[in-house]
Amino acid sequence: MHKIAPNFSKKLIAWYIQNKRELPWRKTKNPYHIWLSEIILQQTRVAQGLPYFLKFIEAYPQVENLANAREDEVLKLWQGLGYYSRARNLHATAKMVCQEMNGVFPDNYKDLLKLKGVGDYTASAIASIAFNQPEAVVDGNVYRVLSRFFEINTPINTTAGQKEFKQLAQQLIDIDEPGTFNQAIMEFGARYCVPQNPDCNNCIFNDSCKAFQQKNVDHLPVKIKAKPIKKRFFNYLVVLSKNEHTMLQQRTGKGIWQQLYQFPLIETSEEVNLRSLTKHTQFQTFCKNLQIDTISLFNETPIVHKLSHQHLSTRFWIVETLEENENTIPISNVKDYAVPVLIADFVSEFFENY
DNA sequence: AACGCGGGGCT
DNA sequence: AGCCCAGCGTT
Repeated sequence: MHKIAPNFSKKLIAWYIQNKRELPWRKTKNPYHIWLSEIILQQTRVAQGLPYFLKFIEAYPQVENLANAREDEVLKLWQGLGYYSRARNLHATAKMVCQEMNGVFPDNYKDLLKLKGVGDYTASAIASIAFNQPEAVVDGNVYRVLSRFFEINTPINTTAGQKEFKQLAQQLIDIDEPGTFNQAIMEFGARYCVPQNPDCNNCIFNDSCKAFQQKNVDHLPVKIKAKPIKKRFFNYLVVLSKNEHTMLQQRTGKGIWQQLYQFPLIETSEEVNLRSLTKHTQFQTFCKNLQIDTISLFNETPIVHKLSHQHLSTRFWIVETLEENENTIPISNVKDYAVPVLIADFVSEFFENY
């Protein structure tokens, strides 16, 4: 299908040896550490994930320590990293490995793929890096490097694209050092063959990169357009009851921030003032058992919290009550709960003295 | 096959 | 404002 440049893999690995970053998970073959790093790095830059990797290794030196932790504690440690299903699957897999596999990780692609939170990419990464298996990884970097070098216009976010690139990567992999090859192609994509304004004139492949020769680098890889971003309107009720207590609720069910905590939320279809807020059924239900003293608006200008797929226009309403209420916690304990960054930012500003 | 899921950095 | 990031699970 594609004509393989004979020296592609060797050149890539040579570049990697010279240019790779020293990262903690590159100094070990411990499958637990490799697995942890790969879960953290899913859709996450090294710079953002690195401190979390260090925190987790310190808190849970062995997979048994992670398996024995409470889920709330794991989520708290994951706070701020996003895609929180990763943390729940991480915890579930640690338990499974300890309870059903005697604490030993699977050592091959097929069995690794059975673990929760481990898909094609991660199974290939662990198999190749920790166990030297010739399983090619295809992540965002690999799509970019290969689509450019071979000038492949197949959209990468289609089944056909995934299949084509996986097959090509599998043909290119250096079977003598598959883990090194996989890390090399990803590192090259992350550090040199970058999405915008790559330095093609000085690239080691500028004599063989088809997209460079055709002046088509800026149009690759091809990706099908994403859906437009949805706008939502959040009104958080920050209860202040006697003795410096407040109220948190855990998010359940589908949607964003599963299992994380937040203040009681009234979602509206548009921005609302106090009058319309108090007319909402949800609001009235919530206030039924509360003796409310005053309600004041913390931020007139909504805080717009941006997620990949939705923008949350948010206002915080301060609700002071006249008594001690049920289901409240000391404000000084709020810091122990896993909360979305949107809530964490508000808490650190509003409750800074607690 | 399409969709939902975070937060941050860079242009 | 838009794009991307060592993707995965669900529908």
